[in-house]
Amino acid sequence: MSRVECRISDVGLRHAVLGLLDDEPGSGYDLLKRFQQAMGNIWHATQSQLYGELGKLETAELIEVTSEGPRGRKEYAITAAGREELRRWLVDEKPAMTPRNESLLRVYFLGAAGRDRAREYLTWLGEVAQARERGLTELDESIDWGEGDTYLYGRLVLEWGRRFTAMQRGWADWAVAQVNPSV
Amino acid sequence: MSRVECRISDVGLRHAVLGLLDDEPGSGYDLLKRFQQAMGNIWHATQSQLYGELGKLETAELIEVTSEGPRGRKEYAITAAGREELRRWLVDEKPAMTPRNESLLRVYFLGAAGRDRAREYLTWLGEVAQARERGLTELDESIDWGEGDTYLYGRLVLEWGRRFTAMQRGWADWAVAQVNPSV
DNA sequence: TATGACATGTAACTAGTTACATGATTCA
DNA sequence: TGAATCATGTAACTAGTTACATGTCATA
Repeated sequence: MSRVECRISDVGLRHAVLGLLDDEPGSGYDLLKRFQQAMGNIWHATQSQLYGELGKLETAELIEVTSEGPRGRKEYAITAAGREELRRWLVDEKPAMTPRNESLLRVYFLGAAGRDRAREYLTWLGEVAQARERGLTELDESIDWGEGDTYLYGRLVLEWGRRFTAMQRGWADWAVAQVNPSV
Repeated sequence: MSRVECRISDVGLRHAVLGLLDDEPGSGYDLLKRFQQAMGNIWHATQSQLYGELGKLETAELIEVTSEGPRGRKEYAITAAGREELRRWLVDEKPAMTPRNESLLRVYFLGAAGRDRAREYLTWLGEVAQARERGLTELDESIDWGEGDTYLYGRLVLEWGRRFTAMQRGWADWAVAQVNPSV
């Protein structure tokens, strides 16, 4: 009855920011780089979206400015309320999993482009997958994972990426052969 | 110089609608069902978004109303210009492939939820994948693919779904074991 | 006659993108 | 001193979601 609930929308970016800041405080600029690197295969954010979200999260007191540096740099850290919200999202909220796969959408309609273009596209998809696979393997080898479980979940995600790209490459090879059946 | 170019934004839904109508004319209601069925694992659209898009595509003369039925039903078909736009999208435009994977985003931050919840979540991901895998296999068996290449690209997409869900299931099993290492 | 499937639409919102705009600091 | 990097922000837009609103037709 008297409980006032601050409703936070179930959006990826918001919780991605909370998660990254939970891991380690940082500025908008820092986070942008972390999005490009660590989250590159998982979630995308533009600079403009990030700064907007940081503002909203600060207003909602889920994060706070912990220090200000040169060039107007503001370092944010997650608050107790933010940590609670992150936990709530992970525990209580059912993942949305809205499918939105442009690569496959194109495959579905490839008939309208002709066989040559279809093969070309599928070949390209395989190449992209292979390149990403190589990138992930290099990333894996470049990281000192240490002993314990410090990077446990990061490793799970990396392994997922590896399996995904391997799958995609294998499928693309097979698909190209399907479109070009020894005719 | 004098060339007037009708700029159509590079959005999934628009081209998904064109592709579906290229395949076979239909009403908004028809398309909504086709989105849920054929496109279920590839692209999501709400009813409201669909009708809006149909209106815009009609204004742009990429589709047209070919007949009106009972209950205000309007059947749309793709026009020559629409077919050309579909081809252009497939041939000229580079896929965006903006990553946005909520499942994996959660895995990345699972440390904030505790091991029990982590195992629970990963197990659930595996189960969802397995169920989808079964669904796709059933779908495959229920379809009369005929002889030739009529359903070539549809089969490629279905096979992708099968490989993807199999990968996800295998990964989830492995991941659960990683979080619960015989301690 | 009432239920369920068919069928279309609008309003208000949230999320995400693109382009612009500004300025500080470091270092070659 | 000029280029690269660091650093933040706004305005105008497009895309997508949720909730509402309306009405028809078949059939049990």
